[in-house]
Amino acid sequence: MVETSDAKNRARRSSGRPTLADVARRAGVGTITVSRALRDPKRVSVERRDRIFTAIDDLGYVLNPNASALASARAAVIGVLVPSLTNNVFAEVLRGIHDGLRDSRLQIQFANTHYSDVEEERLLRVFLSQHPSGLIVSGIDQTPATRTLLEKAGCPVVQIMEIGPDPVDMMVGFSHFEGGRTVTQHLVDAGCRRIGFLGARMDPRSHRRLSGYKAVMEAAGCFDPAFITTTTLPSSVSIGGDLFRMAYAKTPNIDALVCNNDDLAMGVLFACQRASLPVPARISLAGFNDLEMMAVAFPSITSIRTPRFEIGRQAIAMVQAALAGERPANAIVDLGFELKIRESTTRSNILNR
Amino acid sequence: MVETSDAKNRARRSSGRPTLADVARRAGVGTITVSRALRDPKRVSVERRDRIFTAIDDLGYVLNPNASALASARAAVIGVLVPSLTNNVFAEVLRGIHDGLRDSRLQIQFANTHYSDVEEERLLRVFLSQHPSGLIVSGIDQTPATRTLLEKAGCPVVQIMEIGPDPVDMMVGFSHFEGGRTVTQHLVDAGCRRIGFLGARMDPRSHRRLSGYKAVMEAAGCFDPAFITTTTLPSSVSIGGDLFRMAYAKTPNIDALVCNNDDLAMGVLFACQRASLPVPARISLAGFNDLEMMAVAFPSITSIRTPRFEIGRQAIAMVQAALAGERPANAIVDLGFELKIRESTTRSNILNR
DNA sequence: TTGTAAGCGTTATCAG
DNA sequence: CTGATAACGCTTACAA
Repeated sequence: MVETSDAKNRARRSSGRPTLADVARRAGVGTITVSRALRDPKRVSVERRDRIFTAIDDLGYVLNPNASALASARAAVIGVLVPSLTNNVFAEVLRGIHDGLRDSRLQIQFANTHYSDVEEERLLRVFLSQHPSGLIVSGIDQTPATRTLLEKAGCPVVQIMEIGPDPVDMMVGFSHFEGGRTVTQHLVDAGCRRIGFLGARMDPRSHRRLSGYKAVMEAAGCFDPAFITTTTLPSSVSIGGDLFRMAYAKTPNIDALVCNNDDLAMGVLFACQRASLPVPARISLAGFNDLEMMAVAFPSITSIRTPRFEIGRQAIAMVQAALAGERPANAIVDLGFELKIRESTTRSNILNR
Repeated sequence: MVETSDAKNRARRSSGRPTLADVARRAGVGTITVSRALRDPKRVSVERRDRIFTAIDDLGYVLNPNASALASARAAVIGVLVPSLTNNVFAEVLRGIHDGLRDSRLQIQFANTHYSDVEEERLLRVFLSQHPSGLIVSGIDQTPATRTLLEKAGCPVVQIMEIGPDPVDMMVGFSHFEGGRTVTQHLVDAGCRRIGFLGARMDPRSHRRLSGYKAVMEAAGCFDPAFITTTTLPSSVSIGGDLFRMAYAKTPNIDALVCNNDDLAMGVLFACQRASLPVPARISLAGFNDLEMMAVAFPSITSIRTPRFEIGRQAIAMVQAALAGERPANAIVDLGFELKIRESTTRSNILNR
């Protein structure tokens, strides 16, 4: 290799990759002009812009995001905090976020809080140290310390999954209380009275669904705490079966079951099949989230379709809008949900036996 | 606000957060000593170390990762490229990666290639521009261009999910060909002869499982291309049902079905139930991956348990070891798989009717 | 619209 | 073991 012409006595630490200065030199302009051409081409004359982009291509120049982040005190990164990765629901939210980020120079960096407030706060601090361009966090039950960190983050913040009265900045989700209400009311309307509730994990959102269930049951005059069976264990299909067996042992006369989510419902269905308890003839069954599987199960399972993918899309769109200086008309976006009525809660079908 | 004592005529751009220099001043040492105390405490005398950490606590100092990345030409980030997020399998790999990263200052940054080579290359370039500390990519079928980028990445690289003869750097996974062979052989051993294969997505790993299936069928003298039904559509439970109906229409005399993955198998089970075709009495059924659900389905479904979580753990462990200068004894780690035999392939059980 | 100079906060270098 | 100094590659502030 020929020695660099401006090599000094001091060793240089260059990585060897072309820099903005190299591009500027080749294009015969100042470095700042190149920087501007990259960030906001409109601010540079067409003539120079062409020369610059030619030089960039010739050199194979790629912007160094670390240097950029240091100089501007702003990393091109959106931090995302989710409580779980195994949970299909969050996988879809992430998919929505990524999808909304196509052809954006923003990167997403996410972390798993494992449903722990302490972890959430710790991870948030890690994120904040990088000066992210935006933050997406799950739920509305942050600790006061976490909330303060979010308020002082100095970047757009979106709380996702549910909505509440007091956003840190922006919010997108739906009402889990109403979701719980809606599915339970459907069962009541279908003539069920001894409706059990099965719940796992029991995070704040699960509790709000349970509240919705209680509200309906009380209004219908058929509430009984014995109908409720929950565990703090993580949700899974097999836990669904376990919860069913506990509930059935406790209250064998139940005529319907509302499950905190679809995994549990699936487990209940299998357990019922194994115990020769026909669904819905003997027991009606409903889930929550409407995983793809629910529509094709046998019998197909009634569920509340929640807009996971859309929540992700919308959240990232809100961040980008805020970054572009546009304040949303509404800082709280309720994406709602949809009750999907299927065979598992329809007694008048051919499945009865 | 009181003006900073050393404020010059030029505006300063400080973010206001304490810096290494602030810590150094307070501890009465040089900045580089603080930097060293943070990165490798053993290189600093105990006395100063204490003074430094006290100062850090007093000031609430947090290292600026952007400045660090610029100065060292190394970001504390591991880039992870996966082909899908909806796929449960990759969600578990990510969980394994995160789990292996607890109490490490490394962050993970991941991206979704959507099973596209072009996207993979593009995303890899984005990652590389940040000088990541490590890279984890899925599969072994990178394009030549992508492979070259990986070879010149200048950081540890781990290819995950499967193993092959020619790693870029390191590899951890298992043989999908052997997986396909094993499950098919099990069916042959169980007396099945007209064994169908159902596949969705058909990425390279799916093809290798199919090859394993073919090998066994040919060896058993019962191979027939009509037994194979595949689609390039993404895998899902409902696609499983569709594929089953196609296969059953084409070859109604099949006595068993090997599914490319568990989603499909689940869909087949539901479709069989709906069509009153008892599993396994009329049709034996096997999946691939052994999702949690398979063990509690009714009937429970035979599957190949693949070490997803462990792959993630091992991959990140290999990156960390390499970063610590330890070269692994073996650059290729075969984590194997396990055949889980269940009711869906056991004809002599009480489910027969 | 463009450029100059100064910084962003950390780490590599090399001398002590 | 410690520290002064010069990078790292980009962007902000300000002036032209």
